[in-house]
Amino acid sequence: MAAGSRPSRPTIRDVAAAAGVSVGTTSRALNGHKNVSPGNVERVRLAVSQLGFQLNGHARSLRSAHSSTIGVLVSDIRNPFFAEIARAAEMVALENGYVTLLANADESVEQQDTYLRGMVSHRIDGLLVAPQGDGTGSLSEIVASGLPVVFVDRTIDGLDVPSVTSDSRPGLREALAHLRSLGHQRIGFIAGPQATSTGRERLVVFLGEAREAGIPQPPELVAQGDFQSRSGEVGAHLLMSLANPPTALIAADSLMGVGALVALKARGLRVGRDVSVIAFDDLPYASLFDPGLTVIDQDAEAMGRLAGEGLMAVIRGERPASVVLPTHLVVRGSCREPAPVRKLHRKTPARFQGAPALHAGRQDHP
Amino acid sequence: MAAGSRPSRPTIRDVAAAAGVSVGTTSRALNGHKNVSPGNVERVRLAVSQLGFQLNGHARSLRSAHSSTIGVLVSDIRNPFFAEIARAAEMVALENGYVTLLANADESVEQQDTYLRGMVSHRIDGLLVAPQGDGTGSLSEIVASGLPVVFVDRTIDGLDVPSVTSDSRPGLREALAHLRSLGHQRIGFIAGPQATSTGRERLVVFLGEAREAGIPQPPELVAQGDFQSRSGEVGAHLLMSLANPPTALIAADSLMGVGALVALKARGLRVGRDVSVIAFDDLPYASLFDPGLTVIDQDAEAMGRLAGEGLMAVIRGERPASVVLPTHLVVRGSCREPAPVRKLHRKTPARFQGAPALHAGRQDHP
DNA sequence: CACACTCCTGGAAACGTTTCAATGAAACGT
DNA sequence: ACGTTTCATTGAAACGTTTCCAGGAGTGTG
Repeated sequence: MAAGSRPSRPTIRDVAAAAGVSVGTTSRALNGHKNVSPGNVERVRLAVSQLGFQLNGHARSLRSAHSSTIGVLVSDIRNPFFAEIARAAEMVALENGYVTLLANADESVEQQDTYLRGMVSHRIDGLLVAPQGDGTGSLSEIVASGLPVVFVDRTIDGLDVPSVTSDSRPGLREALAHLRSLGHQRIGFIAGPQATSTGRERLVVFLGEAREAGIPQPPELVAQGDFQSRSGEVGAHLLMSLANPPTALIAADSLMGVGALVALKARGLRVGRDVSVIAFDDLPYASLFDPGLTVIDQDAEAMGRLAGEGLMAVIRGERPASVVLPTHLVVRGSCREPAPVRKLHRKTPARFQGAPALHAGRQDHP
Repeated sequence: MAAGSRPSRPTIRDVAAAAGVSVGTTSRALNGHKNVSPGNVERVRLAVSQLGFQLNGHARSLRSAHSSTIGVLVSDIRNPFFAEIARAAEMVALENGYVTLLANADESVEQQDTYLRGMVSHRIDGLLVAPQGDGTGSLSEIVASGLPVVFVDRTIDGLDVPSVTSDSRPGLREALAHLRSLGHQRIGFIAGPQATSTGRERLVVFLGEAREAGIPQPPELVAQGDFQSRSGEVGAHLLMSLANPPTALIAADSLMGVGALVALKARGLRVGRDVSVIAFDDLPYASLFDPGLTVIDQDAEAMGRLAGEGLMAVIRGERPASVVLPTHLVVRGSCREPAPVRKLHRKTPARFQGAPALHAGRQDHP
């Protein structure tokens, strides 16, 4: 009903008038600057609350060239791993007086660039990003421009930026030892997009550790995914359709892991008994699956917090060292001895027959 | 290494000079205004890309009084339901040329107010919020100030704001019919915080529908939760410790539902066989639980999208009607006939003995 | 050929803050 | 009592846009 006829918000000039001081003094009082008498700071405070004055952040940022805002750009806000990172980083920012502009690239380089442009236009004071793509887009321009940037979870080759990442090696080593001790010799790997540093690193480390553990890894045992659930489903179907299917599956993130579980269920395969499964990233409910999902855990909260603190340091002009956090295996029930030799073959559902070959990089799921 | 000596970004004046036109014309060209010759618009475009010019959003917003930014404030970004809403709303905003300032209140009124203040100071053009608390905080001031606001998922009594919510009645009615047809007569309800509209609504509707279905609901069968996982765990323990425990549990959101599953597992109770369980909100992995979790589904994507479109409409000056979406039951395996009478009693784990009474409102989980 | 249009353009005044240089007042040490 | 420092204050100049206003160059009409 009430048509919002805005009575034009009070400005700092109104406050100054009401407090009986100059705008300069008002500004200094507002910002807790030194060199302002206690009497005046009180008068200003009073006038502010009387008028309901709200500082105009744009005017402030325009003049002072900083915005008390940071940008946090994650690849996929629906991925609990990134949600936790974003939340932790946001908390740190808030404690340091920064508001967070949180955006979601949806694993798309285009959308990443759209938001990046928006954030630059908002003159953010710093950027925390789980980057995508190579160093060709807006991102490298931003880094080159000198804006404080910190990478989290992922990095981009050639961009010299502090980062907080995790090392998949200890977790994968434990995982392989675990599987080998159970007797597995054919392990399928559902890889992340090779366009991301984590996707590459996990695959390379997996292959290296497998070789070292004496587990042969023919190329057909690697399926390419894109870190989204659906590709894990497709990948698991592909792997289990092999003439000689793997007895265990490792997925490079939890979303693809969940997708693999869906595929296995659809094929009538029992996790743990017929096929063992391990996924990266713990989920709050991983223990509730049937059976509990064994995972390679990363401490997302710590990653977000450290990355946030790192960004604060960069903004202060320091040059924090990059941090690499360890991963470790959390054993639940999804890995057991391989089933004795018997016919595991089932028909692959029609919709996965001749599924388009999965290439590294972004996938479109209609 | 390279100390970021910023060569002071080019301004619109530099662009104007490079293009050989006035700043006024440059501005018009930049904003796709009419009344600017094709030749000049091309010259400006060229100069922009040559200089790597980036518009200063603060200057623009300061002058034009709008920021092309909306705020989206959700209660808990780690809740997949809100993550999906946020993402859908963000997409709509992006399509309409708005960037989203996404913030996370963590179910805390204080934090909500902190972000609200930050957003106002950023002069957002509109606000999409899943509100908390009563109408006393910054929120009512913001609504009163005439800023376009749309509520999503939740509402606040006394604030006349367009909203997109869901109606729990159809889902709950189906759920109760389902449970009753299986023979359940004692149904425990893990309620959401009574300080939220959804928490209240679901409890009231549940009690009403239960009465109508002829299922007695003594007060001890309602446990108070706070929409976070841990409270669902506590609530389930409380309910199952009753002298005459319920044979089925309904949780008012998925996080508490997951908590309840954890509690039941800890007590050695098998979901479906010993206790039936239904939770609000579908999860991507609800079908992977043991057994698949029967849920009352809300279409989060639609809620986010409709709310985003509603906000765009309000910004355009329209007065969109509030939308109420239906809920419906998705039957999986977590509900079966009540177990024949036998000793279900197990020891409650020590840490839940004398758990502090749960009151409506916010809970602190150390 | 004068007239009224339309279309494009440049100049300048905002927008609301921070900060700089200047000024007067007060406190200090000798 | 006098210079010298410190401190609190003010007025005005930025910050980089958008937008208003007035005017010039074309076009069609009587």
